Amino acid sequence: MRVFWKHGYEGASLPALTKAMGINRPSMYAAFGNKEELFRKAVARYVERSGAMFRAAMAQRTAREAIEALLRSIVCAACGGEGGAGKVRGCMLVQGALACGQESDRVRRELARRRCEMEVFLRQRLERGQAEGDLRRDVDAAALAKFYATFQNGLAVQSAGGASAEELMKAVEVALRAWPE
Amino acid sequence: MRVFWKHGYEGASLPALTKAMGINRPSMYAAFGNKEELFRKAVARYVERSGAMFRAAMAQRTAREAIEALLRSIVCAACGGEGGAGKVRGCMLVQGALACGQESDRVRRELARRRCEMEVFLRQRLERGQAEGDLRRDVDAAALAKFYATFQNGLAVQSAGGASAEELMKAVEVALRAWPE
DNA sequence: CACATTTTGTACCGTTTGGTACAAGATTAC
DNA sequence: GTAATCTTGTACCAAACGGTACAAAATGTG
Repeated sequence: MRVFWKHGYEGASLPALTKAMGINRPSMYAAFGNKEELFRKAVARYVERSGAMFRAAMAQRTAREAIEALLRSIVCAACGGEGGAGKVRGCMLVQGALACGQESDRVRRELARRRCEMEVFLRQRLERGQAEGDLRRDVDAAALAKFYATFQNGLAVQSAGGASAEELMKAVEVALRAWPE
Repeated sequence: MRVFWKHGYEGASLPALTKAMGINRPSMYAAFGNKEELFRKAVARYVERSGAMFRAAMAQRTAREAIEALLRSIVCAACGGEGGAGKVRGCMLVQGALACGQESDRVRRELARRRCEMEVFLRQRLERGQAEGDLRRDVDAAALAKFYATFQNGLAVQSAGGASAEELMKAVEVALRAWPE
């Protein structure tokens, strides 16, 4: 997962993957079928793990607090923290296969679908906020979700490019000023 | 340029590149040296062209109008418009080489540098706004620039993933609400 | 027209890619 | 303890990768 995360689907070579897994090639093929299937498994694990952080953020009392918690924990996870050797910057769903050769197009679309899925969860949390009265009902929840999802994607690009947690945290504070009311 | 833009540095194969250029491999090597050099030339042309749009936006009267014009034209260019066959979605500086094999690391860093450069231009425009009095002097221009640069990167990811111009335009309107005062 | 120069096309180079065949080694069952 | 099963390691496959040597063709120059 970490190798795919760091180098993307195409940039991760079989030797690098098998070395990181501590097994050799035939074992990997016996266990996963092929590289694409292995990648899907890695993505599933990534989503599962970051999903824990995501749900923790969404569990905040208000929609606004949920968004704030989400953005802050993303910055923390994507480019801050203790930063050991195994730490990978950025978001796997973004840098896994943004642009690639046409033979990897299925993977690219799959990642786009999962990003879209995340945005749906975001919108649903906003709508819940509207239902619970902590977010005005006349705001366009879809537009607001699209905005924060877009900003979130931008954070992934920024941290992949080496931005520091401090400066991104300031950008998050600006982003929170776009909150209605 | 379009082939690199669409498939990224590693995803663009020599046959695809030479076919698009209408020349064969030895001619390409005679003219550009190697693939990396060709990519740098393509990036330079891309920056030059989109730089025209960028400067046009920055020439608006106030800093706020400049940012608004920039974001709107980015949405227009990245995923809207007439959309012919040759139209490529997203931003080359983002999807050119976000994550890749370590043999392309120089290219990746080069793109990160150019994205950073764009952010610097943005910040300078904001500071000019402060000097000219259309942006409050107590706002953190660096943080504001980082925010809009991040959002801009997010737009690239969104449009690469297939988002429509309409929904992104709504997200832009939300982003503009983060403007101080 | 003949010569020198440059551009083009074909064929190749070594390397690396994702993916397998197959036999040796370890493990389990009886 | 022996036989059957499963896992592992080595070696290999065809294809595609980026990059080049070299000769044919086209061009320019006297």
